[in-house]
Amino acid sequence: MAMKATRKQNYPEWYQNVVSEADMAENSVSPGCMVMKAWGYGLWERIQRVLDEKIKETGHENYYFPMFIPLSFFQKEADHVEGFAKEMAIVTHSRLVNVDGKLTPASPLEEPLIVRPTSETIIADSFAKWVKSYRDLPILLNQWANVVRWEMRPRLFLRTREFLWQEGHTVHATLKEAEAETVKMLEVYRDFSENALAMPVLVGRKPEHEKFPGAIDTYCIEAMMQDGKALQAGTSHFLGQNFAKSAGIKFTNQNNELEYAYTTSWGVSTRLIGGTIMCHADDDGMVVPPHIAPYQIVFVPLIKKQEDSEKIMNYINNIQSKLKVCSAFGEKLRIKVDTRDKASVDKVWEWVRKGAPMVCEIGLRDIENDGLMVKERIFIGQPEGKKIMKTDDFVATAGKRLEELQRLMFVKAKERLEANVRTDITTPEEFAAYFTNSNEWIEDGKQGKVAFVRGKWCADPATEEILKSMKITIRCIPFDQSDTVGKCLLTGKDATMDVIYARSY
RNA sequence: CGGAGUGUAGCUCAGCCUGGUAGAGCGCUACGUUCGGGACGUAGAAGUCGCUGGUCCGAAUCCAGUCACUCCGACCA
Repeated sequence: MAMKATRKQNYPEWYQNVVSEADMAENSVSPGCMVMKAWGYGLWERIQRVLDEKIKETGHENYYFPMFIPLSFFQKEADHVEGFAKEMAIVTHSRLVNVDGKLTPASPLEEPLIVRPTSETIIADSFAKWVKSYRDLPILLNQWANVVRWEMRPRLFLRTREFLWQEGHTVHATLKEAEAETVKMLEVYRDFSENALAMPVLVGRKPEHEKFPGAIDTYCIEAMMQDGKALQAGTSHFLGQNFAKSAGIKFTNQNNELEYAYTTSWGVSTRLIGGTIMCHADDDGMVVPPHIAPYQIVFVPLIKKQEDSEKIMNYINNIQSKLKVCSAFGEKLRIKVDTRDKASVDKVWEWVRKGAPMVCEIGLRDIENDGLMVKERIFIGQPEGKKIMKTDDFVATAGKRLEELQRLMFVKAKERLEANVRTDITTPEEFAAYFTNSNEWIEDGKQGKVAFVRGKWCADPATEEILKSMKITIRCIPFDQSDTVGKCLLTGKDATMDVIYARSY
């Protein structure tokens, strides 16, 4: 076990160990912010690349809007400002002057600027300028950006004051079309999460009190972490005419009538990296899904005597050039040869902790046999964790094998999710008893304590207090409703709506 | 912003109660033996004891203030 704390011993400590041992990120001197290092930012670059393609395939184009938003913009939408007011970073001055040796803000701004916590307001303002006729619609745009929310309790990747994300914003002529867009992008997220990150999710709609501030409806994908807590991995909002009305996005329709447009917004953030860690990493460190691994195959030369160095490096270079024509997930393989002047064993274990999908060790013995030794990350710690292969066999199968490893990761996570959504809890008493002691580690696989409860909810606003006191949240109202009648798990009243109850991050 | 705790070498910490030359392990550097499941030996480099002030012949240690961080609450992509 490479981690100081195992998942069972102390899950939050384990998480921090994984992030630091895999050298993905660290806390910055700037409070609440993180420094993303090569391996962590590399994951984000892969996420960007794969997701950006999907966003473009669905007809969206990338724009860029300012990071500073005039304060007054937030006053236009009442729910929106209320939702974000408590976590705004505000720019009030434009220069510093030296007062008795102390740098002091000077030149107050006429109107304070908000560092964007999200861009609905400023983008809506542009939409209002751009939209005149139904012929201008729809506008489908996306932006990759950083945003700032003044969080009080930051955690690397999961909740930092500044984070990176993409935010899509669209305007439509009809309610129906905007709703369809919202659902379509949720599906893009589901597909991305499950296929690129190998992270299975539940899809559904947020209850009233969990909606995005200013939205009519918020849809979400929810993932289950290995400790059984839920992580909101992505959201897609149907904003109705709320922002259109506050920003004046009006257009002339085909009947020459002026009407307000309908908008949507949707986003995923660097939190996905935190989710990927808590979904796949183990007690030896990170496990990166091959599809988004910055390097899928890492070669570590085992050089015992300096005079063997050239021979071994030539051998590796030869394998590398053979792999150049190979692909996985429709892309060329990403390969790293670790030539650093360090002990080979240390390098191997460093890549294990980073979670590189395959590590190949190459020594003189391999050259004699025209082969190599492959360690597959997901099997580290198990007998099948390493195997000796002929070079040609490896080259012929590497791409397919990476795709297979990705599939195995998804299947394992999917089984864990499915095995840990309980549906047999039907009364408030059982429900309360269950969650009183359920903050425990979930056994890998099937046996352990479950973490999500699928059951009825009466939607009475008074239930919010009950949820709060139990530290439970309603993660979503799943799309696949059973349409049966049962007892609300909070009040015992008759209810038909199925919801997912869980602890959450 | 409430409650608790911690600041000493790159990291993890001991020393503080009872004031008197700055310590350990890991890591790092060099050399040697090792090397395919995470080595070992020898030698070495490395610290304004968070910061400011006070008490004292003398402060990492006592006192006051201050800053930062961590954990628990409220908030959250």
